[in-house]
Amino acid sequence: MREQRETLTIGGLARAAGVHVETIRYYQRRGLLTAPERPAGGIRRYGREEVERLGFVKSAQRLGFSLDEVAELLRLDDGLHCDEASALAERKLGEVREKIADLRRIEAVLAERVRACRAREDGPDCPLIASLHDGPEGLGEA
Amino acid sequence: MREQRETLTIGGLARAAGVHVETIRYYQRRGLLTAPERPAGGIRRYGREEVERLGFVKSAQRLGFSLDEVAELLRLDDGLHCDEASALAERKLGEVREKIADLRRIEAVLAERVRACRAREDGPDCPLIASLHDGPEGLGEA
DNA sequence: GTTAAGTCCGTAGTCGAGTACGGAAGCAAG
DNA sequence: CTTGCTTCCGTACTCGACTACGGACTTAAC
Repeated sequence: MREQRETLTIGGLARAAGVHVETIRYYQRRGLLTAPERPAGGIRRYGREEVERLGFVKSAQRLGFSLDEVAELLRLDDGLHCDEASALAERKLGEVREKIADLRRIEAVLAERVRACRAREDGPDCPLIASLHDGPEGLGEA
Repeated sequence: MREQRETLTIGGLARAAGVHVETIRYYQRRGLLTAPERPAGGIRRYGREEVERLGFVKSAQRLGFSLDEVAELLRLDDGLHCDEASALAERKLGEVREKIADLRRIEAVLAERVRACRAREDGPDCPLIASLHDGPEGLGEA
């Protein structure tokens, strides 16, 4: 199954995949990557397969999946579980949209405060600081 | 300077401000809140001032400021530092907008993948999983 | 007076995703 | 054969904002 070209040491694999050696070891401990057999007292060798797997992990991470979720996606990677995989993606999409909504509310309040600070003509109070003293006005969590 | 009505124990202060007792102690350790004198072997009492200060901290936190930044805002709370305070808010606004932009890129990619998964008519590959195998296509960090 | 609840204080643990450290052993070049 | 870079392995530390725990002590209620 494995290719002949298991040429990379862990350092080479790290360079090829653009991660740190310690990250690879960490993924092995987390079960995201299996460590190949170690030839009696020697050094492990890695190949194309591992480089690709690290690429998969990084791609999924960029989309906001946690390492536990990445592990789940890897488990579902057999062509038979598209429904489950895409359900996971839909959940994630929902979370991302919620975060965006939260940040937009924050953005609006912050932008308004900054505008008020710029507009103030040497009044005694700083509008930003004053608004922080005045309680949860503006960011309704409901 | 302090009002007479220092009636609250730390538990009462926690209830009044809507935080946990341990959070108050933590803020005291961090210097966000000063612990009042302890009457020889007795119990500290808190008043309106501390309730308000906790409100300030929570308001600032809701706007995305870290506790270090909240400490800075509290330091600037003397009416004389509106420029510095609003500069901090402007930096934060920039960060918030960057996060929104990142999340929107993620949202777009995720939405497209989910759509592809829904549209697939029992093809062999799951479009989501396949896209994760195919590298950083879509989310250009440049 | 006893019991329950609350306070004080210091230290340690949580979560996520790594990063760092230290010693032993392997491996290539000079 | 030594020097110097890796690898291997386990453990511990990082960051931010708490949360939990344990023991001594105080205060409130009955």
